[in-house]
Amino acid sequence: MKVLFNQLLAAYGSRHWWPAESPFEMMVGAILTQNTSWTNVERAIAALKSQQWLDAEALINAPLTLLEQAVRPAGYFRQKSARLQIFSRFFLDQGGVEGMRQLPLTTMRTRLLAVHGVGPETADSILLYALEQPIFIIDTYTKRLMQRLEMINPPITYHGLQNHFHHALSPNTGLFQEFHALIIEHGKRHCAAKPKCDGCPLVLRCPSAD
DNA sequence: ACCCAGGGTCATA
DNA sequence: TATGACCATGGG
Repeated sequence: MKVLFNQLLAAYGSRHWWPAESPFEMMVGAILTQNTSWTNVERAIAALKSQQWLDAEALINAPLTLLEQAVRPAGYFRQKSARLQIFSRFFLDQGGVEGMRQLPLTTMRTRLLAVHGVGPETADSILLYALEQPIFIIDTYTKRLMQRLEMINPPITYHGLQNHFHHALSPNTGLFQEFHALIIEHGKRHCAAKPKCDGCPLVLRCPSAD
């Protein structure tokens, strides 16, 4: 596992993900990027920013139809607009970033999962990047890479694969942030739904690769 | 004209 | 518990 990280780091360098001006903006991005490419999310973030809506109270008070227009480029705009407002209410109820940082990781994770529209990956993205808690994010790129490397054998659950990382690595927030970002970068280039193994920089090989 | 993108919820059996 | 339908825009 550590070998994989070192190879990715050597290939792509530090990613310094996640780009945002505030933890709340990261949380908004985590919801907007659900099953959606980041370039589309950037347009929506820019639209929200131009309306001064990257703020929990402002998001709650934003007229729904106008909010939907801003979210539109990120896709699923009706769902995501509602989810942003629901999450913003939760965010304020928890006492914002400071309040959310007080509680133990597992407690906060349970509360996040109870929010409508927040599933395991979104919750863990919020915990790892916005709240800087040491929890590993499992996304489709992570599952795909591990399967293609045959480091796991499906079927594997979200928590199963997450435990795999948690047991193999020390709980280091910076490491987890960097590792996940590297998996995404590698995934977009070489480990998409259709494998693009030409020029893959990994010394670790996918057994099924040419 | 397809397939895909850093998911999550809900109905059904 | 385990699939499938649905949500929706933008790029290849």
